[in-house]
Amino acid sequence: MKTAPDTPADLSAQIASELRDLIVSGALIVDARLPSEAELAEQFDVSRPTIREALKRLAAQSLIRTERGAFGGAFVNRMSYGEARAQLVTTSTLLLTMNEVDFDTACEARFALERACAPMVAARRQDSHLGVMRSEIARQRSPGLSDEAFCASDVAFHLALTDGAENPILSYHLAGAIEAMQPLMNMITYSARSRSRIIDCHEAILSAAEARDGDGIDAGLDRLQNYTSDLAHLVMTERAARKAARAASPDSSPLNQMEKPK
Amino acid sequence: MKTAPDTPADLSAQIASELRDLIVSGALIVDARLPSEAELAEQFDVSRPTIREALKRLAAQSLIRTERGAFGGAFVNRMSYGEARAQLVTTSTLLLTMNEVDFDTACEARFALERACAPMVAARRQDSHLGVMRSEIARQRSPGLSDEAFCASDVAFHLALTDGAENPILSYHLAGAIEAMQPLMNMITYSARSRSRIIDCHEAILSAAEARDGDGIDAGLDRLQNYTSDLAHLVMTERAARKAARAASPDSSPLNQMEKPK
DNA sequence: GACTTTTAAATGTCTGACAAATGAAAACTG
DNA sequence: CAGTTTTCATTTGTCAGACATTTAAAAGTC
Repeated sequence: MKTAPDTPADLSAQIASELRDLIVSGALIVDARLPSEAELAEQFDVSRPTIREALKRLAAQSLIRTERGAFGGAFVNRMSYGEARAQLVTTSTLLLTMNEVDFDTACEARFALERACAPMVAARRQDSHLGVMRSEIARQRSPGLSDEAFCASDVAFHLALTDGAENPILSYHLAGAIEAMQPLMNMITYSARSRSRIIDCHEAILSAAEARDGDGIDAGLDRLQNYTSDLAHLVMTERAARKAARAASPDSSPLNQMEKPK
Repeated sequence: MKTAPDTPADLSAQIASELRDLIVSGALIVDARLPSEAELAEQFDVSRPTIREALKRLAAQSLIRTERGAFGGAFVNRMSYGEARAQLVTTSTLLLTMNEVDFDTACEARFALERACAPMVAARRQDSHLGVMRSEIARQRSPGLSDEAFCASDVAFHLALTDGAENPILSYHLAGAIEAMQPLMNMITYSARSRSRIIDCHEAILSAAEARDGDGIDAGLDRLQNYTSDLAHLVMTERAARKAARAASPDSSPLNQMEKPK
């Protein structure tokens, strides 16, 4: 199933791809030094700028790092959790915002993944996790909180919950699912009443986590998913109504809709 | 906690970061055309090669695409599922292989996420999904199958299962979790007996999916996780024993040299 | 009007050069 | 000789300019 590109890719893309394969396959191990740009240019029979573009592509994916100076060069980079997470969040966010993914689909996926943490959270959560969740709930109660700040705190709460599973790989994947939803969540206006209901869910989840009650966490997340979904529907019908009301105005706003593609 | 870089980043990295923010924030919408390289060079007051390196960084993350010719240029790229998936798999794979993540942690995360699909698969799976799963099980029964091919078929089986949830966002996340495990799974040697047991699990999962039995899928995945974990432990202890037995032999592995193309 | 040619704009690539950083070796000093 | 300073080679970062290639619109031709 090899790619037979109709239009042969750029040289820098081809070279980046070859080097990427060497790294992913393990032929080049962590901290291994790649040949200098001049040597690579000679080996691949291209000019140095072309090699540099290839290396920048790899650097953008955190596959290599470069050091200047005498014994510097390009080195295979150890993929850190932080870098991996940043990549994942960027990619997931754009996947959601650019593809008219309907809110329910994204929401369902996110909460399904989050519920997967429940049993482990119940078994392993530490006081530190509960502490973060508690303080985020307190923040969410602040009267003057903007919708964006409320959402950010919501994300922090859920990340703390998933961290409670004490599985960094799971936390990594969940960060992608949860943080990527933030732009979509930010489109919702949270009234005092809706905030209160969300906080109720958070408290139920926190209590269940304290009691090491996996099913309770699950139930709390389920309630939260349903309510979030309802809220989003409300916002969308409201928005659609407003739009229909002034259908004459040439509203060419490029805002991404959250509508179902099917 | 804003960027206070101890070592100021490269110009191309800074510029790439600025443009990336514009895209992620939505200031540049899908298919929007960026200024030409010459214009960008003038705007940022840098040379064209520097701008090009910045653009290549963005291209490597599938944030932009470039088209040649008059009225060509760099355009904001719609993040497709395929591109997002490829990015995710690369990142996740390297995260696992470069960080000495222990097998149980990765395995636990992967199966936890996969179990999250079970209820949705039970509710929505189509005959096409069952068909793929069935044919992959058949392939896994082939006598001459290499360990790598067996693993690949295993991955295909599980991807078909998760696709059964009929939620593309969920499939995207699961692809990252499942495919990233393949290098780790490839380190295991699958005896005829162990293959048989794995296939048993697959059949149990398939039957449960046919019967729309979510708990059955869950149970099958749980069994599979336990058995996979046991297998991995066996391989590890075996390998450790072999290594200890011939601790004196100076196995000088031939270093991976970069081969010259062309 | 349909087809062909021209042309302008843009990316892809190359050459050559210089600046800046960096660590190692050489030179120097006490 | 020990310790410090200087020099220096290597490598990445950046720039300027040029040419090749691609592409679609514009102009020209029948």
